Amino acid sequence: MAAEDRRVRRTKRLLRDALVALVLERGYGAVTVEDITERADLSRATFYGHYTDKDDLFGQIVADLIAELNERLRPLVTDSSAGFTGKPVLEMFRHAAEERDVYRVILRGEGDGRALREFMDDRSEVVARIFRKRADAHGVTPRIDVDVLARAWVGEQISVLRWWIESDPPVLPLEDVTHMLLDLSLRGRYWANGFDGPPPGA
Amino acid sequence: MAAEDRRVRRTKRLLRDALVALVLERGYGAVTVEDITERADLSRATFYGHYTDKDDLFGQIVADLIAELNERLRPLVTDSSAGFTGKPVLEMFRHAAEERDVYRVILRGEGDGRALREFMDDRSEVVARIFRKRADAHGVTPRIDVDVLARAWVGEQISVLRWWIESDPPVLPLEDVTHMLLDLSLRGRYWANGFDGPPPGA
DNA sequence: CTGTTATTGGACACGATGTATGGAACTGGT
DNA sequence: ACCAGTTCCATACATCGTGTCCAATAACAG
Repeated sequence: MAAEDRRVRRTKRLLRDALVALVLERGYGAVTVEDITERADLSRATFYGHYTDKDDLFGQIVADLIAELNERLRPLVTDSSAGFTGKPVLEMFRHAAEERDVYRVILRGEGDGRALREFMDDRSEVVARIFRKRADAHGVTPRIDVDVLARAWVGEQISVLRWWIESDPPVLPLEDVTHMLLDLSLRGRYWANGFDGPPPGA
Repeated sequence: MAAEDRRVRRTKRLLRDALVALVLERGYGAVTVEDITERADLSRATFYGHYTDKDDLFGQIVADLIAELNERLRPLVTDSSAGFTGKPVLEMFRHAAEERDVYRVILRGEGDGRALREFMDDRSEVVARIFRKRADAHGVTPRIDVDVLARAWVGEQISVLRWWIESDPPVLPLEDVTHMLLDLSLRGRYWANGFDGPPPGA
């Protein structure tokens, strides 16, 4: 037997697309299972043949996206004991641009925020691990708690990403936003805005 | 006539507390109006006498909280054309510690994230306004787009705040987290972790 | 004490959920 | 081209939560 019946693939894709589109239009809470199957041109019974409920479908969409992102990011961070390149940020923004609709749904916190929490917690964990590893490699203890560091960095990224991905038409090119983000994160606002002054040590 | 009947105040307070408690236990989507009135020991009909639905009640809770926060922050930022003190951050964390449960509900993104979006958008707007004002006062144009700056800064705050407010028992004292946050935001990671190196200009 | 307002329990129609059919349509492999 | 296996479909059903309405009762402010 093949990995999966063609009908099944088709059905799942249709349901996925329908949910995402409808959530963008009306918001997660206002979308019913019947709405989804109607939009996908499928029977309601078919839905329950694949998923237990709306949350189940959404959960799988999110899990798939997170897995796909991590897959694309893996090769960029394995050799990351060296300096900070910012390639992962760029790649995440690229991924978001490609999967714009799903990202918008997730970053809006639809579905009682479970998806967004999962997404951010996942990223925070990965980033914290990298920070710890790098600190070890350099034999230093970060002046600021690594968890705070990671949470703050991920918070910056996601917050700006949401703002950027929601803007239509795009206010800034991909490369510019990520560059600003990176610059800001590394050098801080002292150097970024022109009125908080230079850092004490400079 | 008095501002509000004592019964009304009591009812609203009970409904408010019941909703918050239940959302923390089961998640927003799993809470019904009947759950709320049962927990509050009130009739379901009474609920509909005050609110149109669950979202309405939650919306008012959130609006009240945002208004209260802005009220507490106002005196700290009016004279903010001068340097960056960080007092507002400290005050927000204090407020969050006092209203821990409501903050947890909001920051988790319950209610399809509407509350969290409102909260962050409100803060981002306020912060962006301050940044612009300060840039004008100093006659400089920030090197980084003010909107990006504001979104990033608020993202940092909220992300760390959620992590901090969810930790039980508290991992760090109030003053320490806010100090780290401020330090990190102003001077950037170059100075904060010990391995990304010093900024180019220093 | 009195007129006003809030709360109550019950009833109602409606829409969405999740489950269960048997038959029709499609699939992958021979 | 055919067949066995599966997926999809239309339909029906019991259940639950919603939002509205009502008349009776209780609590309020002045």
